[in-house]
Amino acid sequence: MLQKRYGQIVEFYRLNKRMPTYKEMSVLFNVKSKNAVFKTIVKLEHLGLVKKEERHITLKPISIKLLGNIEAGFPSPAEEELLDTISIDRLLVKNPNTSFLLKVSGDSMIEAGIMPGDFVIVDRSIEPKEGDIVIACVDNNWTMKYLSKENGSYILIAANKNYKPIKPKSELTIAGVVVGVARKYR
Amino acid sequence: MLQKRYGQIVEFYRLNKRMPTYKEMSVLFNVKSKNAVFKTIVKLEHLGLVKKEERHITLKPISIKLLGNIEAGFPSPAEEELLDTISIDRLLVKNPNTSFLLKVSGDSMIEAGIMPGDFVIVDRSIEPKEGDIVIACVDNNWTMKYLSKENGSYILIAANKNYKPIKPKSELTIAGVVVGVARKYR
DNA sequence: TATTATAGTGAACAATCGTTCACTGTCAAG
DNA sequence: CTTGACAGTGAACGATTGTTCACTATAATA
Repeated sequence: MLQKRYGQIVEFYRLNKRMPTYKEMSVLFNVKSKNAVFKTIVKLEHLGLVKKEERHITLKPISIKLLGNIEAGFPSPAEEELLDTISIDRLLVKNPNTSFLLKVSGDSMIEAGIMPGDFVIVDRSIEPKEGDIVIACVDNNWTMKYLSKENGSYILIAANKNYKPIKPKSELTIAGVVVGVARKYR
Repeated sequence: MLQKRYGQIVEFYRLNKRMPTYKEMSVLFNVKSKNAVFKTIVKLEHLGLVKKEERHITLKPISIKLLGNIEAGFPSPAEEELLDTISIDRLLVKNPNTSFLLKVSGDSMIEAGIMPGDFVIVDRSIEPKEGDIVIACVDNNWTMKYLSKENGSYILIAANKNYKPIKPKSELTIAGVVVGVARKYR
């Protein structure tokens, strides 16, 4: 019963991105008294599932048992990152208005870990610097490459030995800078 | 100024897993009146960064537009309006309650396009199959490897020529299946 | 049977919440 | 200079919040 109610709270939190009030919980739990909710919360607090400070209730981050036991070979910094990351969107996208998603089809950046089928997040509001991965148009062809410099002028370099560096003949249009990669398995 | 305050709110939310009250925001913003906060929130609401319903303030989720392939180039501003916006969270995370984020530190999966510093989304509710990338514990060491089979028993294979396949001596514990990868540049 | 712990009801409480009001100072446009 | 928009102050408002109290119903225990 307690587990079920905890699940209902978590679900509400994921849906609304905030904790339900006692009144809302009384609807969720199907009880008529706020005091019944109050006692439930006290129990959840004793179980360590919920934290209360100054009348503000928050969900305690579920400590992944996996992380506690980690020995050499696998990351420990993951713990804090895991707890603090509220959404992958916010992690990867800094400027939602000037960013968009693009699907990768070629293998020109494969040695940089960008595979065909991946999605790249492109931001066109930030200024391209040397070393950035950019979406550029050379001679009427759109490509994704590393931006580099040679003799003072920009060139595009693939992360794949089979591709040669591109020296733009006429002009080089840069549509945006790749700020993130997202890949989905299965 | 508005952007800065929005950032402060997001930061508070990330830290406390709840929205700050107006009083708390007045401390964050370094203003003395709750009304100044109120007006700020109204502005953020008009910008679409924040949502208010029944006196409950929440952060609006980030979503960005999804374009096609890179080679296809870019749509005109008119066409751009027709594109649908998606959330990377929903794209990568199918089961939010059984998934978690892990930060990669090793280079054992580098040929699969998973680099050190990347984040992997791990789902522990789905059944591992041959060919999946899994988080596994062999002989008290946690690793991320391809799951494969040899002579009817499971083995772990790295995506890096420098690592040899692992044949678990005792038992093989699989914590979850990698269902996605997220990488952040800059 | 008597007892005790448990979960829920319903009413009340002070504290805090978000909101509104009238007002002040500042800075740029007319 | 005058005007008007804008951001902030400080005080007040009712509504809602989490909490507490006394009490009831149920079930398990001795």
